[in-house]
Amino acid sequence: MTITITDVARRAGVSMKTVSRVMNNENSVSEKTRQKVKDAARELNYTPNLAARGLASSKSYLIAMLYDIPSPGYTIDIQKGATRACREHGYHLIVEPLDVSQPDFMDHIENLLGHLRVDGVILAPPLCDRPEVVQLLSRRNVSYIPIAPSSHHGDIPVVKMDDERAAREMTHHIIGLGHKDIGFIKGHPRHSASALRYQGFREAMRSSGLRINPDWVVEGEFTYRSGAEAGRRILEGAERPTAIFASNDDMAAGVVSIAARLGLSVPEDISVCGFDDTPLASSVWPQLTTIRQPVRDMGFKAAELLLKAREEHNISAFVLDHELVARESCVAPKE
Amino acid sequence: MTITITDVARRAGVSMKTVSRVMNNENSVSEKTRQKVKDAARELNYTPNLAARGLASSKSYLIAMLYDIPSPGYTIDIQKGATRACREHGYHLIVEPLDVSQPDFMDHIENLLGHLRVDGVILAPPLCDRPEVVQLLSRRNVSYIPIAPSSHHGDIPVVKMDDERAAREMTHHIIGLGHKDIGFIKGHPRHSASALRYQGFREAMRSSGLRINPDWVVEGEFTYRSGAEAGRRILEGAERPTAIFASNDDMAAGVVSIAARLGLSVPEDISVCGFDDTPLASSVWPQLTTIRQPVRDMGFKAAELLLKAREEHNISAFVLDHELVARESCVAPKE
DNA sequence: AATAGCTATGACAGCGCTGTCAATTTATTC
DNA sequence: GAATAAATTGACAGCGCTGTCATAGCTATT
Repeated sequence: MTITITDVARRAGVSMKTVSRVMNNENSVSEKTRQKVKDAARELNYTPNLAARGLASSKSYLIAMLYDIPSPGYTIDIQKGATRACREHGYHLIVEPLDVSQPDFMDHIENLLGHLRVDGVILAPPLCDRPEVVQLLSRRNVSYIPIAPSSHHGDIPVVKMDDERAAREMTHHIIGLGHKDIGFIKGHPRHSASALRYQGFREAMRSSGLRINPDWVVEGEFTYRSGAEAGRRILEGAERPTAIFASNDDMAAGVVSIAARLGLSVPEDISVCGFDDTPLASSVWPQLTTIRQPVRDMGFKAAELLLKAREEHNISAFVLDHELVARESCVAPKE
Repeated sequence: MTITITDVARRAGVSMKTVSRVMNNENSVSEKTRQKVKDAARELNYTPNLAARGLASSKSYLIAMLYDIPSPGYTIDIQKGATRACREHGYHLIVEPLDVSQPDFMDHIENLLGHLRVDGVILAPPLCDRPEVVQLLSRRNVSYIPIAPSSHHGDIPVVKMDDERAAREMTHHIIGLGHKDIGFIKGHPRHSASALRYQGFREAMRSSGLRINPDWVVEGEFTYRSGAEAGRRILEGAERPTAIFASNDDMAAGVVSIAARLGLSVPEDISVCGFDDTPLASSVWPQLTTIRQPVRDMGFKAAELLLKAREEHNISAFVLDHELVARESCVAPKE
């Protein structure tokens, strides 16, 4: 009962092959025929069958996104971006949640590649830094795009943001508000972003001629609790900064909560900034000044790189724009 | 270069059809042949090609999960559960993020169904309550399973949890700790869960012979901020409850933050409980006593219902077990 | 006018599997 | 042990599409 390419061909008075050409936007079809075919297809409400297409062309019209447990919001945003790109190209997105702590996680990838022969893979962090994953993919000859990897990927283009520049901008923003005494909470030492963000902070302080008080730089772990702990260390000292830049939102929220506990109110007594613009940043009170990561754009770009012509594949990295979101938690210092 | 069913057949010394039978776990194959085929398949490292399979059998070995913007954590958990079920059945999960506020969101579903002929659809809330979606699916004759729907779905089995019972249990837990003066923050009036949770609270209070102080029951919107607002209303009153049960974690976290601001510490001065066990619940400080929703199990069950034999399809609803997670935010009242 | 060099189209096989149905082997019955 | 029933197995076509290559129709060139 389903409508096949044969039906469309008959109706348009052309061969199946010509219909196929039109459906695939190939160019050696006259404008007249193309129109005829398109009309026929529309009238019959025809949609090509991807399984058949895939079998004949040994493409699957599917790309996969592999992810490990990172923050759900991040993952979902990549999915949204990638889906948008897929839609533009008649592709669909298949997801494979993985848990690298499980011994069989590689099997799931093998399975995916064996069954589906996906045409490309998006590798969300931290999977893109697992050598075994990358090796499997290249051995199988499946093209992939790493998102925000910390490792090197040879000729393969990667998609990321500029953490260092973003941290620099945020620091300049704080300084621009009039702050001179600024604390910093570092991220988890194992995440490559941590070092970059800290680097950006230092660079901005340096170029503004501001001194960094080492007592106000504390290591955190990107968690709420570690942010609260770090905040306590900074705020309980004899001298206090007028602003604290936490290198992610969870930690910033932790600082806000500990500040309240210490009788300090944000932003009146102390300004706080985060990084990432997670949902938490705008739900917490006061809402956090933060850096919006272009996660959705990264998903989009990654999928697009897999699907579009390879012209761009000599570019080694696509650095997408972040955005500084100024909200309530960071204002000019008192007096 | 890829290995086909023919290679396996040759190697095992049987026909393609027999290999096919083994690969599909059909039963009319002798144990001996089955083993022979399995060995051959393993030795050749054979994996069936889903496109070919799909074309021949008019199944796609794909199920889709449709979701609209609900909380990322919820969505990801459903994906994880559904993926697990898919793996057991040789299926894969394809995701379609939708935005019902966009006029073209139905087109994306049409596209998905037209191209891929997925064998089933998981409908996350609130999509499962959109009549146009449900209608399209049944018109197309695609089977679907609604997760935690608030609307009615005829003969179709639904997967959900028992919000009312969970709220009752939480209330009894609080009462069991020794609290008698308990406040409640309702959820967003448009969500069906809100009423159920409130109902559970009332029922538990009633059956324990406890009076509900109307000043301590405030409407929220499931957001951090609304929780903080509601908390303030309750805590600034002349009399104060010794515990507050917020009907989700975001609001509970809001209560915790406002309590600190009012100079009350949790749980010493006031106990707070949430609902959902979102990541926030365990990252916040103190960690929230809450109800773990069986979201992952719901994803699993939904996928399983789509994939397994239809024996269970006369059951109209699968109510999965939640779990009360007692953490730091809720303890016995003072004195 | 004859040739070459295009572009536009079509015929046909076959991608790798499963459904159908017939053939074969094995088990069961009297 | 023949007859019948049941369990295994295989031959073959065909799922709906695209790749390959041949052909037809044109324009440009000499």
